[in-house]
Amino acid sequence: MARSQKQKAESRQAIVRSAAKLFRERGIDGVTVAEIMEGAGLTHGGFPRHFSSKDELVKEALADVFEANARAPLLPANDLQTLAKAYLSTSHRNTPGSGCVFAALGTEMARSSEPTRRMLTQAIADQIEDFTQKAGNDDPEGKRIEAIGTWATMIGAMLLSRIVDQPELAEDILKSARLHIQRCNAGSKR
Amino acid sequence: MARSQKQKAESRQAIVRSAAKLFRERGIDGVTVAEIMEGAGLTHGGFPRHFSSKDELVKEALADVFEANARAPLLPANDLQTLAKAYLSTSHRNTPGSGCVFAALGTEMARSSEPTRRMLTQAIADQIEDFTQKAGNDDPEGKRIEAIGTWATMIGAMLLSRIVDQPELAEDILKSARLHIQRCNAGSKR
DNA sequence: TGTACATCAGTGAACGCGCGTTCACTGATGTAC
DNA sequence: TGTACATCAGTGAACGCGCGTTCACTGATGTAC
Repeated sequence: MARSQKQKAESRQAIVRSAAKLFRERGIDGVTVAEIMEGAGLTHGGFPRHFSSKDELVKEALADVFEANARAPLLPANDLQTLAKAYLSTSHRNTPGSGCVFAALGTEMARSSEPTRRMLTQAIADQIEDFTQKAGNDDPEGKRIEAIGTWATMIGAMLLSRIVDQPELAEDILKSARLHIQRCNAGSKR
Repeated sequence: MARSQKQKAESRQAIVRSAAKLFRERGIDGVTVAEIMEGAGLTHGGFPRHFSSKDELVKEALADVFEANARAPLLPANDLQTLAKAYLSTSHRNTPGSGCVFAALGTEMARSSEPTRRMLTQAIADQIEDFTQKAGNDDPEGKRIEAIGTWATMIGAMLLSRIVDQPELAEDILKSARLHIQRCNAGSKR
């Protein structure tokens, strides 16, 4: 049952993708290695041929989400306003498995292993850079503040919205955050 | 070794407090019942005299944080601006165990049991109400949007800041969020 | 006030399940000759 | 082009540790008489 090198690479990719989806849906501790492997169409025994530990997979899975998003952005938009609006949608709220990793795993990330946090720090720095370029503000410093502030609002609102059990309130939170971001931006531009 | 009813109530309170602190520091799955009991000065065997399961304790511990905060607010302030500034501090970033539960456990909360989420939904609704009253905006709808938007920014920024490994970037995120909130509010008022 | 007794908070040992990890085995891959 | 053989991806069983939970036991509490 051995496979070619190409097939091994495909298996690895499938494991990483399965993990990234399941982690976001159920949390890192809420998913077993066996479930991840099953999601990749394999059995759990093959796991150590690809990763030395579950912790290593966590890092690889999160890193893959950033890489995939860099290649083909989930929310393609040139300005932060449009992007924030798309992010703060009901469909995003309902599909954490393919959505923002920070809104899905943020508080667990803050307690992750040292190598994982180092990778995440770089990803956050890169994301801030990207958002800064997409900000509507005029001066460079204002752009960065707008980027960070808007991003934080997006993540925080999605997080709260997902905790909430009542659809109406969940919806209200997303809507209010959208309006808030819109007003902030209108105010910060002259 | 039996104790009086008063002592039992004190034990229960100690367990709840220990749990609330440890959960925020290390995550719900990152803390064992034995550790919580030890933190309360007891051994793990006494646990079922107070709670039927760890899950029940999770709910009670989180609820206690809200109750305690309602009695004696951690960040006493009458306006949202002052409150946000105090929230987005380095000391808060460094002491999750006594800080905001949403920034510490938010993504885990979104996957918690049904009774816990119902309780959290009410707590979120109450918090929005409170913040709405403290908002600086003029019209009622504007107040609510400001309350939700600002709160989301606070939580999101604290979350990102805690993931980040580099003190400078972590600090920059908090500072930028403070400035962002300040600017948003200045712009949204007449 | 005193005495007998039921209650039950708390202890520490034990249970048992789940999950990450390990391992002997298989058979296709692909290299060496 | 064929053939022999080492490699190793993947399988499925097993291991072993950790943790939530259970339980027999203890002795102080506090009630009943």
